[in-house]
Amino acid sequence: MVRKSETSGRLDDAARAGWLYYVAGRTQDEIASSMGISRQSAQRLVSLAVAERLIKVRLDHPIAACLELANAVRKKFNLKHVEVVPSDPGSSSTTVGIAEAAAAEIERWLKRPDPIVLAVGTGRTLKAAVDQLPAIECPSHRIVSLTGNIAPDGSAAYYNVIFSMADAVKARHFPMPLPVLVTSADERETLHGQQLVRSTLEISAQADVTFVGIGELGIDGPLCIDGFLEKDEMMELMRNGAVGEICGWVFDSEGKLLDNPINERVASASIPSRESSTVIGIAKGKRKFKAIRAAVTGHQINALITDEDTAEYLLKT
Amino acid sequence: MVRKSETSGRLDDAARAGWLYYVAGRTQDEIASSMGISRQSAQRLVSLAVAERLIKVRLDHPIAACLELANAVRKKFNLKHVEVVPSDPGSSSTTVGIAEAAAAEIERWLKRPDPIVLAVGTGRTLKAAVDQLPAIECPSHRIVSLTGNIAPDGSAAYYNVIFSMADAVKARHFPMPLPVLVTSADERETLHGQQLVRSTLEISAQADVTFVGIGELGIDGPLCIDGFLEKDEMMELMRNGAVGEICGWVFDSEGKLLDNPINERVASASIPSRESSTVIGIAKGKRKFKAIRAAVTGHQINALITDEDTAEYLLKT
DNA sequence: TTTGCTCATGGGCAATTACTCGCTCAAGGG
DNA sequence: CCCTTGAGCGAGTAATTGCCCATGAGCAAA
Repeated sequence: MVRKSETSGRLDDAARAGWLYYVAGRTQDEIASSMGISRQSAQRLVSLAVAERLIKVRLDHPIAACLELANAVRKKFNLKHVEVVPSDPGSSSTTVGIAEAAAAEIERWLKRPDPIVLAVGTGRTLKAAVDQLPAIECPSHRIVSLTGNIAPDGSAAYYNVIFSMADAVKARHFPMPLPVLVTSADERETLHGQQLVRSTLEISAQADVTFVGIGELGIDGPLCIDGFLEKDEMMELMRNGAVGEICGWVFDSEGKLLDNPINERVASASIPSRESSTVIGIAKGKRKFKAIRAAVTGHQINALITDEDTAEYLLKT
Repeated sequence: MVRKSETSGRLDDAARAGWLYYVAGRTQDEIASSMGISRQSAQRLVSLAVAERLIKVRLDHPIAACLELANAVRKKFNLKHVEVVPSDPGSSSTTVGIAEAAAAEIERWLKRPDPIVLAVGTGRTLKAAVDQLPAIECPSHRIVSLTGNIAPDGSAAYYNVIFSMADAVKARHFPMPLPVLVTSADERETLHGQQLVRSTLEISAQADVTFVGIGELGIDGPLCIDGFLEKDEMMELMRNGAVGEICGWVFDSEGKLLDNPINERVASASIPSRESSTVIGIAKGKRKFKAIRAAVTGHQINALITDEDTAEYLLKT
């Protein structure tokens, strides 16, 4: 029998090395000799385990400062739930930290015994969070995407996170077989009338909990970067007072959805009720400050996962 | 900012440092400068966070459970090495899984550059393991059989694995040109006095590593099935408290070798030292539970390759 | 068969981290 | 008031780790 370097076996080895390193606390030299490989190979396995996200690190301590900030933000904006993670001063990443926290929150919901409907939006931050999810089986839950999965050029939209989610979570998934933006309100009506789309929309309206990213506007914001809007459309939107978007729904600094041609072309489902369900926004970072403030002010979301800097901004202004 | 040395504040700092280090992936230098402390202090905070178990590491791979079990078994019975493979619930085979794992372990030993003596026992599980071996050349190693290769009817004993091993591994092999059981202690003395046998016995005593199967007793255990013992001899043994055997050496539930006529007739070499060498037992399965527990309890072996179910049994009882 | 590509490997080295040591300081008991 | 104690600190040093590179095996296309 040949037992060559099959990929699966390699992942097993990576898991073993990662376990010995992080859980058992052995040095790479010890791991190497106990697995009969060189130290360098052991090091590679350990970093492979990290790269493949087999290793999950979480911090089990309520940092006082973060808790206070979270509480203050929750009260000020009358939110159901706020989570604040430490800021990383040296990093401009919009995902580090809150992705892990969001993954933990998603996991908490998915571990509930009673069946729930979990809705997801789109965006880089949310995708980073979903990528942190461990494998979970929860066949009684349903997971539904609020946004379409077809990019402007017709390809599958990369930041549609429901497929990443399906990789990790064993549950029924309902993607939205639509473009993100359509060409007119009429076309949206037509598409939303299709049976398949209708049923997905109905499920999304029943969501018990929703996770969404919050996008800033601007010519280097996600809507432009990903090619959903042209530069001049974006400028026009901003002239009209738009400061942010959730699932493509554009809102002004008060958090009110704008009554304009772009929002009429958004094919996403409506954001589920903030009265009867939990809608959790996941966002941090200076560029998103205004968008986040608008979203919580206008109750486009009723829960927030963010970082210290953002929380402080929300309290100061 | 006030940063007194209140214990709680210190833990908060530890949490923050640990978060920056493990979650955000900053170096201790960066953490130090961003928290306004020296690098050494940052290091102390990080290790404090670990010591206080603020940092939880989780490995998201099925192998994690096996490694946890292995570690627990290793500690409980003070063994040198334990390997646990996933149980296959649908199979009653006593070889699936552990044969591959054992083969990998044998391979690791054979790939060592310095010359070793590798001893093998007998049994179906061990044979299955050896059949998994790839072709290896290791002319500087020596491989020695602990058990005789002549079956009660005079034929070559089928489960004497050294010949299977010789098919795959290019090394010097030393079979034991003896029956497995002889008719009396005197005959054993005579046979063991022969030059050829003597030298093989001497080599076996120098074994660096030994692989043995663990046999359960009973009228459908290997000793009876293969015709080494009659049914009534077996019943007598079991009345005397015997629960298992390794290379024919019968032991009780404490793992103590029995002082009885059967053990006096065993022509196998003694099991090599568990003080100065590694003796790895390979066994799993419900029928062998008691035999395996006895073997590890009485240190007839100091290493074990088994499966999850068996490991759980060993921990529970 | 040759050629070119990919990938795992181990050596070497620089960066990073862990540990030891001697010192300071504050608290508290005699 | 002094001494002990214990925590914390910084310096220095040893250990560990991350990364680059040359090498060679495996493999597919030419």
